[in-house]
Amino acid sequence: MKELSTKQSRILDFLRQFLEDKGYPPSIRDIVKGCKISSTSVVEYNLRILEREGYLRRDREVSRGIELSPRNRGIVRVPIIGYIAAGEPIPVPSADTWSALGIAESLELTQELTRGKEGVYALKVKGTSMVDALINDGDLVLMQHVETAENGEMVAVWLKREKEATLKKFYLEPGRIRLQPANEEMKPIYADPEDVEIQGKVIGIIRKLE
Amino acid sequence: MKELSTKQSRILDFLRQFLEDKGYPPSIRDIVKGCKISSTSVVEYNLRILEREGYLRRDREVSRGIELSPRNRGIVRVPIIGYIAAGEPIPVPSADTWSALGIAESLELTQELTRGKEGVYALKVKGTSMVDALINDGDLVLMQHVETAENGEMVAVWLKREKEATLKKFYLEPGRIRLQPANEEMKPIYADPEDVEIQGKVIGIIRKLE
DNA sequence: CCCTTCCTCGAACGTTTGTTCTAACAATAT
DNA sequence: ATATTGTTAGAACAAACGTTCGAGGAAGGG
Repeated sequence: MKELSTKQSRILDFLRQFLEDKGYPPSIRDIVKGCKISSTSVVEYNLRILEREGYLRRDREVSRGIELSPRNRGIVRVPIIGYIAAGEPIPVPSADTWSALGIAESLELTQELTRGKEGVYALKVKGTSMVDALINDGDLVLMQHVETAENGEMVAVWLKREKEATLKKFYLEPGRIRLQPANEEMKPIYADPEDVEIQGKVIGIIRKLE
Repeated sequence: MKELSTKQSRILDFLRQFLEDKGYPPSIRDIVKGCKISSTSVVEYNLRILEREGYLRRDREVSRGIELSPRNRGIVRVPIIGYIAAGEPIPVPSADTWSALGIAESLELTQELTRGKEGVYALKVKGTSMVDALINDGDLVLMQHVETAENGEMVAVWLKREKEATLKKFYLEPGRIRLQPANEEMKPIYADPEDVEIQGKVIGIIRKLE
């Protein structure tokens, strides 16, 4: 997939917005106005490219015959890139993971859950080692790829020395890091900052039952 | 909201299908063909009614300017009808609750979570009394309205004698009901069938963080 | 410099499409 | 029977719309 020109991303953004607002796609002349383009044929030209690159599908000769690819709608497809378990390293998304599309399982969510965040992925919980985070075997953990964390955020950390993966609330204290289980009744653990490797931020939990 | 004529529901179904298939709404003449209606003005006439009754919104003079109400799309709007807490009765949806639209909070989900089930609603958890079900304060419990439960299903029950609401896995045993916490390490409780009032089935948990 | 490629512009054409109007039919109430 | 209301039918119109074409600008490579 080639890089998109600024004009093309603007058109794509406009399409998304228009579709969300009005519930139907814009006409070519709507795009002309909305993106401050000077001619219908310029839009035609760029739509042709966007279609070739797979961002949308068009029905010829049909007014407003534009269908956005699913990932461009209000619905987001989140890849389930692997499992998270106590004794195993936490999978981290890489360029590879994203390009290897289709193969992995995925999850369809509304923006309501992801809140439009970039770099969102999901991990499936294996085992009951996360019960202190009120997370069960089989739960889906919605993650955002981050390098650092703010105090109070729930993060996935890899404890190097203990060789252990865990989900805890993160608090940076003088000289140490406090990792607090979500279950307030349980005691926090303290770790050397050197020992803590932040693998991502937890932005949601989804548990499907029955 | 009045009853819809068969023609009107057919148009609504066609709209849904068309929108799902093509990603954009049908023209009036598409509806004529798709619903085997003889004239555009008949469609116009019925669309006007559907709009008046709140099933869709139309933009005049705009081709394909039809927007289906959210509940008619692939995205489901689930009402959050109340709170669930240890000592309080569990809210149960009634005809009232459904018709009192707009007032209550709601949640937008994909069919992925609701799996097309009917009578789905959500409750917000108040307090930490459900930690034994691995459910935290603030979590959203996705419920389906049912009268009876199958063994192994997670249900919301009201224990009459104890005056307590709880979420447990349901097992009917000879002469008693076993209510098993989701956290396998915890002991089940046993209850008299007379004492147990099933208020709904739990089909999912959603926890939004940060 | 010329040539190619990518992109822009404006206009024109032929359909598609929403709208409107009149007439008529059916069901129901007066 | 007459009036009223709800619904259908077909035609015609004007506007909206996708498409196409020729010309030309901008950028880069030879």
